[in-house]
Amino acid sequence: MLKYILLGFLNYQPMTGYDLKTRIDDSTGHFWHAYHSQIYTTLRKLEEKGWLTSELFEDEAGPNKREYTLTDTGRDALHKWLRKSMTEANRPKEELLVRLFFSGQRDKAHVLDELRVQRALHQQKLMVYETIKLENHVPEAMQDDPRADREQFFWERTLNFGHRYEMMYLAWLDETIEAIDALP
Amino acid sequence: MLKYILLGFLNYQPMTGYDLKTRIDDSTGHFWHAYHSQIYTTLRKLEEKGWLTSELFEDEAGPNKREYTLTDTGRDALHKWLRKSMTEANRPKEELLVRLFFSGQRDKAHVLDELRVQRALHQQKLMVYETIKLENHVPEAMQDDPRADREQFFWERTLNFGHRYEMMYLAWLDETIEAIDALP
DNA sequence: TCTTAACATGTAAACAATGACATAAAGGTA
DNA sequence: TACCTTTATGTCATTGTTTACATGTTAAGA
Repeated sequence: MLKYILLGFLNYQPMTGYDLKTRIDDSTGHFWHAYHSQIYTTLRKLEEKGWLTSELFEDEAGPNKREYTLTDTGRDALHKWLRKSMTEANRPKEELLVRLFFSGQRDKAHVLDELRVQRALHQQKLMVYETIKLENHVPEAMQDDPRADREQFFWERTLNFGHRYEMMYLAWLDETIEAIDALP
Repeated sequence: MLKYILLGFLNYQPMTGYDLKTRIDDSTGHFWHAYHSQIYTTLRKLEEKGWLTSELFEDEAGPNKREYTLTDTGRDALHKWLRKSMTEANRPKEELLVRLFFSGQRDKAHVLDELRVQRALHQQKLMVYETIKLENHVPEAMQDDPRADREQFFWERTLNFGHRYEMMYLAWLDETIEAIDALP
């Protein structure tokens, strides 16, 4: 999956691993997280495959940078991936639910503590979504492009999902905390 | 993660890989999926670790079965895992959102088709949750145990999450489909 | 001046998950 | 009888992800 995220961003403009890392962190990272270690190694693999080329800039001042550029083959791969639709629903992986499922013998207070920590974390995430909601996302290189509106639209749709998800999560946590509290 | 699911189930009673597969499929599988290949290999690894023991039954009729039993070490590992709470929020992985994020240049009709397929799939999942909502989950071996109520309670809480998740997903899909439809 | 944060790039080992291949018996049905 | 589904168990190669280790610079603030 990460490889298509990288191709997707490099389709806008050439970038370094670090650029990609920061962009991912505050956009797609909300629904597909990646560590820098995975980003750098995946970029190398994509270069080997011929989907990217890279150029090393030995910067006058500051650390070196390796900039990656999408090749035609890489662009094809991206478009091919986008063309074939998903035909299955996502398989969610919710660790907290696994833990809760096996919490029958756990101490009630302990489970409540855990859920309250989760509540705070999700509250935080919700606030993040509400903050970035107002910001413009489209990369500078595209600002003037007439397609920028559509980019912005899809970005906002993913944000909206995140917002709904966190709202749902919080409502569920509140109901669950209350119900456990009421348990004998 | 899967290893704790296996330990969790084997904490109820000894079971074979196939038993675990079917149980997972209609309970924890809703929020943590696993293929049988992973289940069998993980069981072997857990046995090597000393968390499980296994016994092969060369059945009179029908295929052989290998039944796994939780050891004390295994039970300790399970309890230890349950004792230390999660201190981070889950990192969701939503492939559809990644695809949507990079859909700025895709054909509008094509994106709509994909979302409508997803709508049908999530509608189906919602119905699954509504169907199993009514069923009793607690394994027979525990029916008479006074703790069965609590088991049932936590199971229902996870179902409730699934239900809310699918409701949220559908509402978001509907809003998104409508908005894309209205796009120039 | 010292420390910390941000910038910048990587490697390596371990672990987790997927997808394909492989086998075989039982029971139902067309 | 032939075929299909369910039961039942596994291997293997590959891919994907996480965690820890490793290094070095620049700019800002205490």
